[in-house]
Amino acid sequence: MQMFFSKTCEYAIRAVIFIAQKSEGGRKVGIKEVAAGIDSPEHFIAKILQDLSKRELIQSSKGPNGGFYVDSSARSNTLADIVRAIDGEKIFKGCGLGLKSCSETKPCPLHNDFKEIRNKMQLTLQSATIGEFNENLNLGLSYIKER
Amino acid sequence: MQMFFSKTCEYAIRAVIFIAQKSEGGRKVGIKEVAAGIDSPEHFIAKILQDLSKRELIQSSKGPNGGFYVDSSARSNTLADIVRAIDGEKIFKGCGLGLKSCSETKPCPLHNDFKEIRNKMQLTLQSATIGEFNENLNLGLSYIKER
DNA sequence: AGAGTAAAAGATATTAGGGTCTTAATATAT
DNA sequence: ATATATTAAGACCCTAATATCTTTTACTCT
Repeated sequence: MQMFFSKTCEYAIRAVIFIAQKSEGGRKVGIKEVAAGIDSPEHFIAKILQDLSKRELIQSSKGPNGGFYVDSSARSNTLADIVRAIDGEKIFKGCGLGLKSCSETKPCPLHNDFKEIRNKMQLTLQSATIGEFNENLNLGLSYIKER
Repeated sequence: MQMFFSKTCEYAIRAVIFIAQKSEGGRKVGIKEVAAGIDSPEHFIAKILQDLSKRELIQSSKGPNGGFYVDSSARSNTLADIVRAIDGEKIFKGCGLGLKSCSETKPCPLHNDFKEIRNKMQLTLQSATIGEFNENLNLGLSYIKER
């Protein structure tokens, strides 16, 4: 059920971080490896990667020795870019109580509290670039896999 | 699509606040009035109110002059109680990247940032009691209706 | 006691998200 | 050029969330 991001978006974030890490040395990563590396259904992540590659958040090449990778310019994308691509602006913009007309001049009862939360969220996602996660992963200080 | 709470939970929060406000003087509020007052589908909110009343977050009585109301003890429930009743603990507990094994000792790359966000969320919901919203609503300083 | 009113309960539809599978397209190596 | 590896694309299915409708139960007033 409910969480900050959709399941699709969760997988997308994990996958991009994973691919960025693995492709750092120039090699490419296959779908099977991604699925295994982040514990996701293979066909489902394939779908998501297609989408991410169309939006140029990751790169891909077909054929033997093909696979997915993250080039150096894409490494400077932030997590916010991924979330925006998959889940849209809602997490940054929408009213916590689902009111379309909620605004500064016509706030819902939680408007101000949620503004803070959203700002913190935005700051977090905006300031974390894809490239930055590699080191902690390599050092085993953080994880993107269940087991 | 994605937001902090499920649609059901959004309606639930708005409805409880609405009923608390309207029933402050002791009168009871019918389903139709609730639906109109918070812009929700009538039959859907009926379902949700049933549930809330079973969980004693609101009270109800049948028959003529019946309806829903919030008694004084229920007024001291917090928004967190409503969210917990409808959406469960996920918003307070779950990992932002959907990892079941995410923890202090095996954190996902966003673990610490999300901990802050969740804490702020919990604090917000925990410290706001149902009864507290009436005044701002009455003064027209906040709104729970679209139009 | 009976009529009428209102919520409770439950059965049924609709939609969107999540997930799977199959076929097509493309690049590479030989 | 052909075979093969690999992603791209799209059709399809399942489940849970969302929403609606109908029937039952309970209460109140006369």
